Amino acid sequence: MHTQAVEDYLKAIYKLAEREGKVTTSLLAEFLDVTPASATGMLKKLKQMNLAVYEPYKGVSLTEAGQKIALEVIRHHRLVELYLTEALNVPWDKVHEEAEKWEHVLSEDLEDRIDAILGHPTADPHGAPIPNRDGTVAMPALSPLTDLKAGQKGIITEVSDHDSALLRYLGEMNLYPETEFTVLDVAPFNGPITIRSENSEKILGSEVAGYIFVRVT
Amino acid sequence: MHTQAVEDYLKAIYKLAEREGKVTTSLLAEFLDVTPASATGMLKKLKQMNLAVYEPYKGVSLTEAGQKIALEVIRHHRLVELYLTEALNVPWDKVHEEAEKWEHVLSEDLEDRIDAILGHPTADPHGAPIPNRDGTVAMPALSPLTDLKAGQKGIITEVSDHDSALLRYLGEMNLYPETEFTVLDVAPFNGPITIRSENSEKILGSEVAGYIFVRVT
DNA sequence: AATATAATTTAGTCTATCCTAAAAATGTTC
DNA sequence: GAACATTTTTAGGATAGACTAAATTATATT
Repeated sequence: MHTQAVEDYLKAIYKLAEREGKVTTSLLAEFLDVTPASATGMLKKLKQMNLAVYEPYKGVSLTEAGQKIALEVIRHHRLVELYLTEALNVPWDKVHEEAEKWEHVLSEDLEDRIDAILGHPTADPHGAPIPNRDGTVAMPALSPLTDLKAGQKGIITEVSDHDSALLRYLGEMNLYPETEFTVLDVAPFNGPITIRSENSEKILGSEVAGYIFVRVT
Repeated sequence: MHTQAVEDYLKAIYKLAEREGKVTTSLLAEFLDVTPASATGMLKKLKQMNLAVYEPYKGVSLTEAGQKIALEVIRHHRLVELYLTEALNVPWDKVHEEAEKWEHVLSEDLEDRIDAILGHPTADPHGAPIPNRDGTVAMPALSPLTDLKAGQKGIITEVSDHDSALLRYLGEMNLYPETEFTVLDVAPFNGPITIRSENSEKILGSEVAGYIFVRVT
């Protein structure tokens, strides 16, 4: 088994690569809240372990082995998040924090039991896809809500889980994944977006809307 | 929060004190599978943190603060064990190992949720008492099965969880906590003990019987 | 091309936890 | 109470992962 730090770095590299393309040392360091020097040290080790491809001053990427581990950890994280909301009624703005710890201690046996009890789910409570055991991930094409025009209809599919206050706010408005909506108005100059869902109108600032990802219908 | 090592040491001291009375450095070291020198180092630190009373060559005991932490960790452990058997169907010979990891990452919030879902249980799957949140523990007076004589009746209350092969063996014979039985025969010279439970006769070697604790009825 | 700025790496520490080997203290036995 | 055995401590290291400060490399600006 690898250390928790190794797992955290691999997960971070995977997520940053997905989101930003190239992963630099300082980006990684900022994401993990460590100094760039610390990140450099770990990158050397990951290279040594054949989990990352790392060329000084050129950024990092994962090897196949590294990606496999990253996806396993992410699978654990998202399964736990879903389990906590479904089975233990933990509010969705708190599950991320708990899962952050549990992902490292979940055995394969328990992973399978949880997966089965949940009926082999494909997305966590925030709509993020749960990787399969074999290391594949379904990545639906999503648009940020800010890309839609007045009159378009869609389904909220995924929301960012980076800030629990944001999740509480969305929860109060009942804007969970799989909610259908129609865009009524988009104010100019990055102004608020008005949508109708479940027969009530909701006005969202552009920052919040940027954290909501939807499938257009 | 304390490190995992600190929690493990406190738990070990608590258990050894309960079982053996006095806790020496080497007893502790053997129990935790570290060298006596390592144990000495940690004991100094625990003393520094006011979690243990430690006098070189005189053994250790816990302070009130230390005992509180030990009991919290044990509470976590036993709640998790029970939860894993009840909610996730993990066989009882495997829950100890899992709980060993989970006890350190369980938040108070989740502890409460699990406790509530289980209906505020008082014993784990092996019959060991679950400490209350306030740091009290109900300690019923138990006898090892080896103390009973032919003709006596009792209820299996707790079994040792130190060896998972033993637990599997007992499970195969359906000898779980709360099982009623009658002693039919006790062979002399630490010979096997024959009991009747659930209308079938079972013969237990004295070693196994010594790991089974009962209330006489 | 020269210089300034930003990003990255190196070098040297620090903390936590464990280890081994040897020395010192204590306990036990005749 | 001397000799031996056991227990504990000391001393010196190892590893993992973080840090700071200084040096190096890459990029941008003129």
